[in-house]
Amino acid sequence: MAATIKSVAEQAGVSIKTVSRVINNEGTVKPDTLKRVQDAIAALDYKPNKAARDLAGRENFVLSYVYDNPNAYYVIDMQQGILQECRNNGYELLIHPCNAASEDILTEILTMVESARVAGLILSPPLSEMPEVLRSLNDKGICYVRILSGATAPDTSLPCVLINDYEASFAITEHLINNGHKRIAFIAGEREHHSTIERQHGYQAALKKHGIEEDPALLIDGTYSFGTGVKSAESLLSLDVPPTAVFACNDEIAAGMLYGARMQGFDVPKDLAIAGFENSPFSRQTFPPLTTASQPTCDIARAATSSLISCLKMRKKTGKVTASEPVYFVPELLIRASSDGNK
Amino acid sequence: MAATIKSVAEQAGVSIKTVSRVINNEGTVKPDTLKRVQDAIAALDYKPNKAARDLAGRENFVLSYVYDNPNAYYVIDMQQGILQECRNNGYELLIHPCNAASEDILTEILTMVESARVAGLILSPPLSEMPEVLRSLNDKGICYVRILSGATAPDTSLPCVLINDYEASFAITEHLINNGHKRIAFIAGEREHHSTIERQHGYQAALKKHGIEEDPALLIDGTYSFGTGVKSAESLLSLDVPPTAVFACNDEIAAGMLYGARMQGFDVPKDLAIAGFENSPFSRQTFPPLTTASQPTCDIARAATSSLISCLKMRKKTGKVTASEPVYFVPELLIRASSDGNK
DNA sequence: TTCTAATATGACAACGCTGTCATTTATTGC
DNA sequence: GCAATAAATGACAGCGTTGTCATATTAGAA
Repeated sequence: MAATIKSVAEQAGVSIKTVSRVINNEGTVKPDTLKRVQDAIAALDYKPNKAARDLAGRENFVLSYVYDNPNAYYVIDMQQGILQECRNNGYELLIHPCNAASEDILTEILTMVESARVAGLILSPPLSEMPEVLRSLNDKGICYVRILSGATAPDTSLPCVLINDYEASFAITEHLINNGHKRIAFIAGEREHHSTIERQHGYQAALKKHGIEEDPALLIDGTYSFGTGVKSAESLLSLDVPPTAVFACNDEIAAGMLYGARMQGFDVPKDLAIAGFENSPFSRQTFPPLTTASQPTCDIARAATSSLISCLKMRKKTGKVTASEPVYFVPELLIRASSDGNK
Repeated sequence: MAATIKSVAEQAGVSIKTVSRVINNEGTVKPDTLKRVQDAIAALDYKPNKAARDLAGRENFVLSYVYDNPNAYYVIDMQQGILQECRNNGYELLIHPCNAASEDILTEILTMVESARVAGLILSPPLSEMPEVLRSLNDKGICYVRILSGATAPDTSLPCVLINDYEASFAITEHLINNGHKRIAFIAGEREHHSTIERQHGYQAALKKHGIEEDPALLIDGTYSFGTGVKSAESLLSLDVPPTAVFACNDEIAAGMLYGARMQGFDVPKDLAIAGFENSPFSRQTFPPLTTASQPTCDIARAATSSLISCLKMRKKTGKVTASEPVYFVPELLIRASSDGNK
């Protein structure tokens, strides 16, 4: 028979309410009593019953990770990071993959939040960048943390994790320039992802800094997919003056580019240097391995979850959602053989 | 204000217990009453409160997917399939990645099940093949469904989904033989995974059928990893009489093999044919794309979840865990350019 | 010391459902 | 048509917490 709050109360010689205060860290318990209760909890190996807490309290100890991301590695890393923080704080995780382009995405999310009485949401792009989603969550008073591409937070009223794609892209582009490249193509992902814009700006800024003029022919629109890479290879490599280097918005595109280049008999990196973004596991496994920028996805997820939980605690205590410091990450340049024959 | 069982009862002019009977499908409600209640539920858009059900009932409407699998694509597909069934049946999903080799994996799982009062577990290899895990779940009376490699169920007392790796491997090997290969290497994954054994048996049976003698030098032990593929390429291709074809236990190994072969200047498929297993997304994205066997992971997950849920319902009704029919899947051969120059 | 204000603790009713058991209503057999 | 039985429904107590409000204790000021 599992221990309940009642048995702990008896063991410690206090009322159940005091035990409740201890487990909820309300801080209004005398050190002496606190210790007795903590000892009792330890002695009985007591774990609060989540269903009862959820029922009695206003909201459940459940967070939800809502995402629309085809990148399995990214999602798995996110989940892992979120789970670590959840376990540390007695929360459960509800995963909710969805289709951001769907018409009733809003209803879907709200229904999920209400029916599971989710305490807070973790949003990664592109959902974290959809104004109508954010607005309607605000209206309903639902707490969330967003993971965003950018250097500064759009607002600080809610927790937020920022990935500085601009700087990392600048570094990648500069690396290519330093290796002697002047004709560097850029293959963009979906423009709905803010990261695409940021990465492109970083690319353009690096060109500018080194006095290289942009050639519109070297700027390709696409999606974050292998297919885009393959297609771009066809168009770019058949130009009169093809690029000598390509910076793809992510590793999938870069892998496709590599595939396409190989199909057309180009040698990478001798005839063409390629760089990707994200440090997906397969970026190490292509031939040659891809130069890329590493995002510590798991750490990002933990940081996001942790600030969401702090925010929830604050709100419970003060009744208000207080501004919290955004967390910043800058992806790190990883030079591999696809852009550097010596590697 | 969300509707509760009470408001539904009022609206329908019955007691809350009768509403409870309806939502739980207890089947002892007159058709006429049933309809009134259903109408009331629809009219009020009533959704049962999970926390309350969980607290009042014996176990929670929560399933847990416990896994130790480094393959992100596999995990994501599994999650998706499980989630679909969960949503259809009012269950939630708790994901629980873990380390099967860890010493206290058993305690970890049992703690999780108890603290979240999980109703049932979904187990994929290698956890589904660990006798001590299964035994201790049986002892505790915890319901689970296992996804297994094999042609027949080890027992039918609990739900089970079977993947016929043997037959699929037989087909792959036969395909290589039909393409004129006689020296076909086999690279094994971890022997803890039953799938490894099954795949090897399929390989051996095909050789035997076609009167090809096995060469122990062509049988390599390894892990389900890219690294194993790379290493195997080194050892296999430096043999006095190297193989002309390789059947790798999964796509990761096959991709590594491909990488290694390329490093040593071998052309695939001209000098060496390669086949993998699993139809991972990247098996289409290597150059050349990999011949493989496709497992409908998402469907497998749905079938598993669905039979677990039936089993749980049965148990609730009859108090007994009744035998349920195993579900069978045979992975399908996908011929691509890595084993066939014409593709 | 005495009174007031702050701090610490407790009693008890919710929360929304399910299980148990009593009660009402329908069905069967004679 | 009547008891005996089966089927349908209801009343009510829990499930293990938290929130509210009352009470007891302590500290600080006069």
